[in-house]
Amino acid sequence: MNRPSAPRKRRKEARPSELTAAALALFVEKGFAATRLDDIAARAGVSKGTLYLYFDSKEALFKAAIQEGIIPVVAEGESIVARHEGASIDLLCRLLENYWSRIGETPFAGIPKLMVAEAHNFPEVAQFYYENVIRRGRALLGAALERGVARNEFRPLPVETAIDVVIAPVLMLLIWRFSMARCQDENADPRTYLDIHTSLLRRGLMVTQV
Amino acid sequence: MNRPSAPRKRRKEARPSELTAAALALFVEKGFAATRLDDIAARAGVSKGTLYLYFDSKEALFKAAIQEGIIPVVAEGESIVARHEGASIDLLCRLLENYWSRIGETPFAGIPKLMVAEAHNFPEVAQFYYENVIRRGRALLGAALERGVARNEFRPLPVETAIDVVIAPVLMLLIWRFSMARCQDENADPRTYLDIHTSLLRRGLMVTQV
Amino acid sequence: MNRPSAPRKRRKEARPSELTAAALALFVEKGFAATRLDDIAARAGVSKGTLYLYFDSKEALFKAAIQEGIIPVVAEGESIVARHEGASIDLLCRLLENYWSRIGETPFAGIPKLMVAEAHNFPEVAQFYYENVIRRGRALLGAALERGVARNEFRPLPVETAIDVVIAPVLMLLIWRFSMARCQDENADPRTYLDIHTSLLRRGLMVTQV
Amino acid sequence: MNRPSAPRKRRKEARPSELTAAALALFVEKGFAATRLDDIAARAGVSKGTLYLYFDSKEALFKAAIQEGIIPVVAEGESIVARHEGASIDLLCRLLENYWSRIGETPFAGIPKLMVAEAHNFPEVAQFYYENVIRRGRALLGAALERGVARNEFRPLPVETAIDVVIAPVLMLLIWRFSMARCQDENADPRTYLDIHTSLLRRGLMVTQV
DNA sequence: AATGAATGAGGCTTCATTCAT
DNA sequence: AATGAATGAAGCCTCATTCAT
Repeated sequence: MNRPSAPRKRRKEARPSELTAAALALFVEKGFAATRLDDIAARAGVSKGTLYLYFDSKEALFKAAIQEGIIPVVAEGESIVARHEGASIDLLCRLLENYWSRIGETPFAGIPKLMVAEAHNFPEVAQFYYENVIRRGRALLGAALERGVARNEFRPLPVETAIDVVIAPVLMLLIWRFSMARCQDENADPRTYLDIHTSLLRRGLMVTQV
Repeated sequence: MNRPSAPRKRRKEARPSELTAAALALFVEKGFAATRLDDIAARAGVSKGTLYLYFDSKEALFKAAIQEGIIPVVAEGESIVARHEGASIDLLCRLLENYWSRIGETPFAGIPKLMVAEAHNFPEVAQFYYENVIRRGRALLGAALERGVARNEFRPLPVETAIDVVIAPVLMLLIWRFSMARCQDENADPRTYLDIHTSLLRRGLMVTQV
Repeated sequence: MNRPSAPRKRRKEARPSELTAAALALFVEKGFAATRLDDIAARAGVSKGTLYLYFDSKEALFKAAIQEGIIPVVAEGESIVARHEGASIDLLCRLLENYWSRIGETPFAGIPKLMVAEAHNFPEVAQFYYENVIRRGRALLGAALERGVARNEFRPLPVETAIDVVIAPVLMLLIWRFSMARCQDENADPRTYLDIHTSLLRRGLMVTQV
Repeated sequence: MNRPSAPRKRRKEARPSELTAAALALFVEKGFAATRLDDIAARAGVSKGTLYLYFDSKEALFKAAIQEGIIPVVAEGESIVARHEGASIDLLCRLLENYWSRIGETPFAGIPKLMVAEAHNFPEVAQFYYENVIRRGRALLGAALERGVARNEFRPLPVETAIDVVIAPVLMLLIWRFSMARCQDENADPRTYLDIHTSLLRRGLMVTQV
């Protein structure tokens, strides 16, 4: 009795995230306004009406697609910070590396570009994203920077602003991938890119080793 | 009243850039698809039909708005590189500074965000922008980096990728301003931001001064 | 209520010709440009958007409305010619009579007026109509005329031009009905009109019976 | 003083008919709704605004274009009928011939096609045209037919309907020229066409000459 | 008298949303 | 639960008309 109905049930429960996955991919590609529900439905392999069985509106689908992507990267980062022992620069690099591997290499990699493009049209979603992802993510980096300064590993600097400078190349790498990358013949290898960034940080942040 | 035909004529010539300015502001804010021509017309203080006296379609207006913003910043940069004497790190910083003051502080500051958001929907425009702005801008930074490496001021590094890392924080600063900035209570002061970035570069790039 | 999916499906299949019928009537009445899709939709009892479920554009609807009317009248005529025995003048009259009863008395009666009015704006449709209806129709009449001449029933005449003269009154009758007829208090009875035409032909074409 | 201003004056007086001529040509070609005032102005070599110096509206221009073409062909025909002596069939042929040479070979040749196409959209114009051209033209042909019947030249026939049959090929010849003619490789020579028509009439109408 | 820039009502078309099946 | 036909509001675009010059 339980077995026969299992696959159907699994299917049913999986539906919403199949739908948000299709939606997210298309929103990232074309933007919210230029994405048609027909296309989302087609990509998800369902009919247009089916979308309304799971989401009240196109906007609800958008919100769900964003929120789906807010997986526990931040929580993971918080645990990394808590458990870290050793050089602060390594902590910083591990955080960036974690962000990259947990977001940049998943289907959610397009969310930053999407948020950047649509923040103005969806201020509440932007606010939600800011509160739940950005602010907490910034706090992680801030903690690492402050730890380094406190331990005299890093030279003193305005932490809030430094956070922006530290995270910018990683965000830009993601955004680029979903926008201008097609125009470029050869795009930087992400790992090389991150290596250069962290090596610059390593030398740039740290107090001169005499 | 005294000069009969002057005002009408002056208007006629000034119109196109009044219109592209209004269009650019709204495209940056809402994206291409979500911007209504009514709104552009209203912002420019004309009627909807007037737009069609100067541009064939919404898409043509989009293209014009982008191209209008390709002012001779790059040419200026090229002359900076040609004339520069002294430390390569100073050249690099001057280029970034020039970009910021000539784009970041003008009405065209929104173009990078717009291009990022719409690149996929307007591949030809993206390609045009890439060829005429990005490629040449990257060449400038590349020249500065190579100069530094050649003169043994900078440690050796993969130049192409380093360019990305160098420019990313500046682009991100612009993009942020037109997207998530409203969600943040306090946004970094651009000058402080750039100072931190350049000071990181200064230490990060340069060979250790023994 | 009993047959679940039948009515919807039957509707779906019947729709296109319901729509072209409404469109044809209005195109004939007002011309292509002066006919609004709202009016067509209203006449067909559907909403404006429904038209686009079946036709890509107003122009596609126009083409479909014309082509819908190209029913196998010509084929029928061809079989009449093939099977005919007896006087050629009777064959000619049967062809005209057949055209009248199979086009002139159906909803497609307005097509000749419509084609005449719009030929210049839709050259491809005109060409299609010419190839598929006019050319073949003219061939029928031409065959009848040549048969009569060959059998010495008709006096010799330039057949191609004679075709025009023979068909003109029938076409004009149709065209008139959809244009100036309303201005006239009394319009000729079609049957009387055709009788006079054929009796003129009978005497006009045939060799003098001594 | 008089000479210098003469050309300008002549120009000024000629304007309205230059405009209606341009308008008529385009209305005939594309129909009323599909003709743009821009095109008419361009064809007449004036600016769009100028049209409004002479005509209140597009519709007024349409009416003027039609009425301009109602030159005294009918009056001429009336005088032909009044003065005619000799065979009635010759009178009939002279009337058709006169219509052809006075309308069919002038810029007004397109009016019948235009009226046919637009009668429904401009009932008053159609009525005006009917009263002033068609009714009087039919009266001419009717007089010729009745004269022939009265003088026992023609066999008895329902005159009103016969008029239609007699004029139809001539009208159709005109209409065809402005519509489907382009689809045909070779179009009938008008003179041959009229000859066939009149020769058919000659035999078809007349009482058998024993 | 003539121009042509500007207007805005109105049409074609798209697409989010609904609902009968 | 799923479909997809139908809807109609809203946007782009055209073009007859106006008016300052």
